[in-house]
Amino acid sequence: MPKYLDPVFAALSDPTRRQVVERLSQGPASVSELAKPFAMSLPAFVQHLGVLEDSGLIGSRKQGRVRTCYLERAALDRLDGWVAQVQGYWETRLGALTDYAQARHQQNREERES
Amino acid sequence: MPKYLDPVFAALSDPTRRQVVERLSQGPASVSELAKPFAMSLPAFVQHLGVLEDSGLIGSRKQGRVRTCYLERAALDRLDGWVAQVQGYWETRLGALTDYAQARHQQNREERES
DNA sequence: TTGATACTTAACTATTGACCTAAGTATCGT
DNA sequence: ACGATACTTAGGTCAATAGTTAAGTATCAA
Repeated sequence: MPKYLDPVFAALSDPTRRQVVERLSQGPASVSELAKPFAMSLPAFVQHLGVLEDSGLIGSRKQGRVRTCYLERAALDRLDGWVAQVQGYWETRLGALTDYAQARHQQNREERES
Repeated sequence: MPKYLDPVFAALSDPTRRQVVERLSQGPASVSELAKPFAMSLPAFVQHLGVLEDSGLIGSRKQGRVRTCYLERAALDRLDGWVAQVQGYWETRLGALTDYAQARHQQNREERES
């Protein structure tokens, strides 16, 4: 049971933070740019960014007085991996894949024999 | 921004609850069966089940004195939908698909012309 | 160099979440 | 009918989260 998923799920349990992730999936943005849609105080908002960054879902770099945030795809991939696992994703997809591979194998043999 | 995801992510931010979901992905189980791997008190554990059920991730039915819990796949699918969206899933997968289709198309033309 | 911009830090409050123990209810097996 | 089983309800503790205001620092633009 991979424990690193704790902060990822916790981070995404908040609508503000999910909206930030959705926004960042379109490309990087500055802190104030990200904060604009929200009514809360800036410190409160920055705390949300902190939660997201601690979880590994986003990263950030500061140039001059501007901090630019970006999505960290790797974290999202790990999340997707867990969901796929409990969905029985690999069972069905790999099942389909091996079915396909076996059909190909069979087909090749028939072609050789004909 | 679908708000029903709040309780889903919140529910999965706890390792106990994720383990329960993992267990239930193998098939239904009773409360005490689910509780067995955990050190905590039964009331505490049942609270976790309550969180999962409120989130829609699991369902349960009581027959006699036994409550049986099962995974609610629909909730998991909605979760996966959100993740896929911010991953740019459709962009990349559909992109790959059209690439493939175009390659096929090209290949077919070459075969006809040879 | 001065004022505005873009955060950052600090300190505090209110709510929620995760656990506990203790006691209660409903069902099943004998 | 009676004891054991499988939860359920009630009530309380403690730490963590989400928000606030106020004040500070660092950069850019004129």
